Amino acid sequence: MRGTPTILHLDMDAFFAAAEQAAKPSLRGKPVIVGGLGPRGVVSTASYEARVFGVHSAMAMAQARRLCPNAAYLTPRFSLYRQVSDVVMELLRKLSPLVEPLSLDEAFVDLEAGGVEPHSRAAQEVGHQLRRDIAAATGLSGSVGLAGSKMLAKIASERAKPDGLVVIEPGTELALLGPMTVRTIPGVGPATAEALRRAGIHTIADTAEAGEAELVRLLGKAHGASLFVLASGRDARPVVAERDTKSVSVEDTFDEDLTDRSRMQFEVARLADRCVERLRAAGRSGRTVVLKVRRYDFSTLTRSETLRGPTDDPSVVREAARRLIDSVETSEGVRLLGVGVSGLADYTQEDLFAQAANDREAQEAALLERDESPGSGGQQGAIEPESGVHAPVRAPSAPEPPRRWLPGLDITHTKYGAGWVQGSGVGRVTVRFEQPWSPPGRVRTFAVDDPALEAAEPLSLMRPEPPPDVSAAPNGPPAPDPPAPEMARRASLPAGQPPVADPPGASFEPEMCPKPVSGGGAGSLRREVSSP
DNA sequence: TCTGGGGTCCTAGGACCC
DNA sequence: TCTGGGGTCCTAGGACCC
Repeated sequence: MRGTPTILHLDMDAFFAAAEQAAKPSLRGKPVIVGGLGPRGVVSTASYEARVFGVHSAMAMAQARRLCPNAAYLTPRFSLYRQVSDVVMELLRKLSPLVEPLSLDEAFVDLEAGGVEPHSRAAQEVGHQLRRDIAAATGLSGSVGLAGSKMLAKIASERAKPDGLVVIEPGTELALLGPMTVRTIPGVGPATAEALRRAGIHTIADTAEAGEAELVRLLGKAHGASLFVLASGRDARPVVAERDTKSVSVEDTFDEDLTDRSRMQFEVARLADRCVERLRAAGRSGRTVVLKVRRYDFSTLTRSETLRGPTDDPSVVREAARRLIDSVETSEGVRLLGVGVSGLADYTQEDLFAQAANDREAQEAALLERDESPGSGGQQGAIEPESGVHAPVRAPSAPEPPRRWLPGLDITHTKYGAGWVQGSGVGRVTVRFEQPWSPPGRVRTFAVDDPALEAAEPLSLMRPEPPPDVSAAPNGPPAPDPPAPEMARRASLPAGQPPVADPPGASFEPEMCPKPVSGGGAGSLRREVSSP
């Protein structure tokens, strides 16, 4: 806890949804919901226009569709979000060498370590400039919190949302925190809050008053002690730039529960391969293989096996995962399977058992080939957000699965150029042809197997630099300026902007959404510029 | 309408060793 | 022929975060 508000917390506003609105001009100012689109999907991010209808992160997608049936529902495009995140993090690193990313859209910055004058005024100046720089470089808005500790900076940025900056001046924090619910403190979730509530503890002031001994008794040693420190406003945790990864995992929830053992074994093998792919891409190896199983009733269990040494050999991880799934009772159905590796090592070690495992694997594969070709359900053959068209894992003789066009993903058309999938069904796919820097574009419909249509990578939000015009006469008129402000424009258009006419059947029409939840009007989204 | 996917940290019990 | 602690590793589960 320092005497000047020089710890900065940045939190991008409705990050995934805002990035989609920046990329898709026709969606600006409209409700946009990003998340899993399958029958068991949940909302990752809802734009502020969608939040008015009560939609929020982690909500079941089915419920979101009921609350706001005319929003645009999009599958996440992580490669785009990573691009934008890299730009933002680079701006943060210009402020200080001490930048601690918490996720793609959130980070702490230690301004003092970056040589910013240890005064509130100087810190605020940096914060305001940062928000301008982010808007100019990405077209998106981020909210900034400034305080003397990490916890307070995070609380400040939360209060700054959306599109604001809040300072908590050292000395004012106890009066500010006292009346707030204990849920405000990061790390206090539903279970902790309930345990505290039963003890009559509701506010942060109650928590500090309870004392460390009581909190430890209620919550355990580590949690109780750290909560006491935080509630008393004495958070001294430093901003830490480099934290290395401790585990890598992948998991899939299936559209319908799996009951077939050989199908489960097959899926576990695929997950193991994907997990090792990621492990290798990070240049790591790992010693403990973890299998995760979520059963039909949502109960979750894990089984793990620690190897003699770290490995990045897919056959070794596959074999361990296979042994683990074989040890689990699954007859009533499984909704999720996951494979992870922990106990990571930096180097890749030749594993003595890899070869033997490979040999056994080859024999087993030959046996399996005969009696367990994978079912056709699940995500096989899907066009995945990450990799474009990914190689389907199929028995050699299976027919080519139909292309799946997921709403939100990028395509190119040989004649019409770049666009995105707005929807598909009954053999048709609807595409909107527009780019981040274009005006809202028009919609066209094609057969799903139209050869002119191809999956594509996300376009950058910034218009690419035009190639230098070598033919321009020295005194000729300058080449037209690339509309830089245009592409860096805020994701939301001014209220008066006429929307482009939507063709019949367009998948969103905000005016048609049901009534907003009571008290949730756009006017309730407070924007604060600084603390009292 | 049920409830994603990627992580982190903590607890607790048993094995094993000294 | 009964009773020690402490330390470390492994396993399983749970809370929490975005």
